[in-house]
Amino acid sequence: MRILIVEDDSRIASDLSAALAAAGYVPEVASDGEDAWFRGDTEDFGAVILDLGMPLMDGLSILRQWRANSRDMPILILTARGTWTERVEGIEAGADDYLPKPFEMDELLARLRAIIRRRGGYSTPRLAIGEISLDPRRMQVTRRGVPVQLSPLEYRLVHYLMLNSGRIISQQELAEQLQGDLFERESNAVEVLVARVRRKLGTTAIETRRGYGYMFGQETV
Amino acid sequence: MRILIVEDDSRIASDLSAALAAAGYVPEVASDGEDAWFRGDTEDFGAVILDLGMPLMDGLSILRQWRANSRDMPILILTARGTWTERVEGIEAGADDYLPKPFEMDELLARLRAIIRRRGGYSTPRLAIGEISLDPRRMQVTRRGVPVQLSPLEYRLVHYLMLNSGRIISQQELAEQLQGDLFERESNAVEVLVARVRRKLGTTAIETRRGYGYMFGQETV
DNA sequence: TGGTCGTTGTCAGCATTTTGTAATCTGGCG
DNA sequence: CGCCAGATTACAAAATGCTGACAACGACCA
Repeated sequence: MRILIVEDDSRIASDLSAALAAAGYVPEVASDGEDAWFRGDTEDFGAVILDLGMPLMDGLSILRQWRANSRDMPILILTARGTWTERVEGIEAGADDYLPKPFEMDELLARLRAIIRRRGGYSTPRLAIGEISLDPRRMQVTRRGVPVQLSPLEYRLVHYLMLNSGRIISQQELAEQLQGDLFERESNAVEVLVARVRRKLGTTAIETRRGYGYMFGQETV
Repeated sequence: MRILIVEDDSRIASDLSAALAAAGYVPEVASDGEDAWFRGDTEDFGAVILDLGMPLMDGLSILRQWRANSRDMPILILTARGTWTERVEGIEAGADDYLPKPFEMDELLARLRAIIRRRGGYSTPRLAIGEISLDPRRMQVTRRGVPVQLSPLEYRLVHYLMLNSGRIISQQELAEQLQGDLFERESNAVEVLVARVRRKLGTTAIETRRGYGYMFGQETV
């Protein structure tokens, strides 16, 4: 899962980045407010860690603008000035949790997990498209009612495609969502992954749009 | 199951903590209102024991804010000033039950069990899934009617998995729930624990979802 | 005090599954 | 034809989970 780290102190940023990577996330750093705002507004992240004390553009303003644009990813704010009022202000601006600096990395990870879980974990509904359905609670995919055994990565692929069914998803986008920008265009990992899923869900489940990407469901016929 | 104790009197807090631990819960203490509010707001607890007479932030306010944020864990309030009006106020603010100080530890435990059970929605205190059943009152697990001897930690594992049967529980989540503090992926303590329980309850009782976690019961059909 | 027992975490080795890479195929199209 | 995006296959590397052995620790009891 991609996490956007908005932090101007490069040492803290790299520490955070390392810890998140070790915890299995895919961290990306934005070191100034403008960059942060743009990326949070246009890209998809599983969560954002936002330092309030930033040059160029205040963290709180960024937060408010995101929320105004109905960007609803979970957000954990950091600040050196651990005052009660600022904390409340942050929460009111739409943050999900707050952590005063300095902080323990373990605590940060725990809180991050908590807000992600709270956001996504429980209320997610069942997805059903065509003969495939997906139960996020059990992380179980079934085809015509028959359970299909998927590996973690395969599951994430199907989940993402189903969440975005009817839209064309480029290989680039898939790769980013699944792994971060770990592998470039010279690898065919995505193609292999898609092939594996097709073998399990049937070749028609995922449609190829040559030169553009993949699409789930919506058989054009 | 994690229980948040919000209590500024350290002696009471530690007594409570000990009693809850002995009863098989995982107690955590917050000694001031601010801390309490945040943890209750951001972390998951099975229940909260909330003292109304707190410095910095009034217990009732904390309670109202939690409820306003749709935090719906069961809450048992304590107060030294056992007045009728305050009790009503507490219930109206969203508490589940009320206990005047001083109190008997046994009564507290009974009421705590009651509100947890009421919240969990199962009318029978007994949990039964497949050939395994669990009696929380006696902390006794049986398999096909035969009592099984479990260590405290093993019991807590089974309890938590049964309360959440049909949902996938990650190793992370298990570790947090069972220990209160988190230990990293460099330890395989959870795996060892699961193996030990399986030896006692049968290998099929706990299903492994590779890469995701564990799930109780709910054979893949 | 010392011994025994049960509990729980750690470690190392093993088996299995998952995933990336490379090599080779396929089918449409200019 | 020859090219190209994508499909398929096979293989190797990495991740993940299981197991048995062992050690640390505390409770309990002579």
